[in-house]
Amino acid sequence: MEEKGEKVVSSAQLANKCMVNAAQVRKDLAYFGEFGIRGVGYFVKDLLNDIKRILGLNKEWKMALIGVGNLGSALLSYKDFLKLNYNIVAAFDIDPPKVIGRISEKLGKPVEVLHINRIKEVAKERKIEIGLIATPPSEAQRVADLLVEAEVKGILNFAPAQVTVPEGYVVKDVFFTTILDNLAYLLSN
Amino acid sequence: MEEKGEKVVSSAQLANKCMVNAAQVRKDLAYFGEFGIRGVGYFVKDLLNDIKRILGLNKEWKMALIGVGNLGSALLSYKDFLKLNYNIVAAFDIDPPKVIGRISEKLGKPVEVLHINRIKEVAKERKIEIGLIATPPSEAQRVADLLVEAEVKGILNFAPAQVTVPEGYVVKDVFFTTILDNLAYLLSN
DNA sequence: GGATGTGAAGTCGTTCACAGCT
DNA sequence: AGCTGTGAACGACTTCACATCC
Repeated sequence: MEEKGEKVVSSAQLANKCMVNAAQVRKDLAYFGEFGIRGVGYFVKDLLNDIKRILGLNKEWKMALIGVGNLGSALLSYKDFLKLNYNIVAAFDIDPPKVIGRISEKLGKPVEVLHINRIKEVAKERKIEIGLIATPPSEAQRVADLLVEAEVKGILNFAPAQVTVPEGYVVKDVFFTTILDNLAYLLSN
Repeated sequence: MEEKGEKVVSSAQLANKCMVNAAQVRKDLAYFGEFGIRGVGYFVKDLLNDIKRILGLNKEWKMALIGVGNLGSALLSYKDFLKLNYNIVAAFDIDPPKVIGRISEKLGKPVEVLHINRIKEVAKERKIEIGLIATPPSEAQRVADLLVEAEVKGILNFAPAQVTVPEGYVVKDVFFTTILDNLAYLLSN
């Protein structure tokens, strides 16, 4: 909406776009503060900034990728990260020489692929706060342990495996096969 | 648990593994029928079969991949699909010759990459029921329209774009940047 | 004895409806 | 005049607690 030059938006419009109830939009926003103007609506630009601040997107998040296979390569070349203030500043694999050729040919911005035993050292050095696990499932917990040891507080886990971390750390799973199962269920009815 | 040779499992054990309440497990399962034995629990093997049947996983789901870039290649080589009764039986791109070399070198089972204008024809021929959209976001809706035209009822959308389909069709999004935002929010507090 | 299946109770989230502002 | 912010009503989901059955 900002790109389209729209200045103001109402909760009803937002609700429409998000396929939810208008009161829901207002309640959710009001939870974090008063962002709207009664009788008018929300200023698009201000709201965008406020939401970004609420979500913690008003800073650059430095991320480490662990596992540079097919999925890892896809993540490395995912340009949209940059628009969203996320940045992969280090990549690790158990066999860096093997993968480095494979990705360097594809990428504009080359990210060196380091051996996983350097995670702790490099994570501290580059102030990495989020780790992306893109290894085979069998290695996911081991990698998570390394990230915890390196005090990387947030983990986005793409490996189809349960990963547990201590209090104070957060794991979010991206299990697209679960979503596929959901789709299959819906199609079966 | 089946692989470990465990014969019986209680709702309490399942709840523990899933980090939910035991009554929740029982209610959810009971919604679909009576699968347990009072005083005993659930037979692992039977429960697994029942759940698979409920989810619609007791058949092979034939899928089409549209967009063979980095992410598409990753999906093509995602071997775990096979274990889960999902199978990519066709891949499409706007420029097949360009991508075919890139993926054939990596894959055991080669899947030919066809031009997108053949979706309808091939989808019918191969009885494809699920489409995987792995194109740039700008093309997502266009591809969805093609899939609808080909009567592919289910869509798993990996492109960060809103996709709408008519009644009777289902779209499920895999927006991992949304999950990343969630992670960033949790880390900001 | 012990775990399931399930009404009843409790909790949480959503929606309504309108007072309060601009 | 119109839209937000919000208490109150509503509805849905979760948990409790126990009757039921193996």
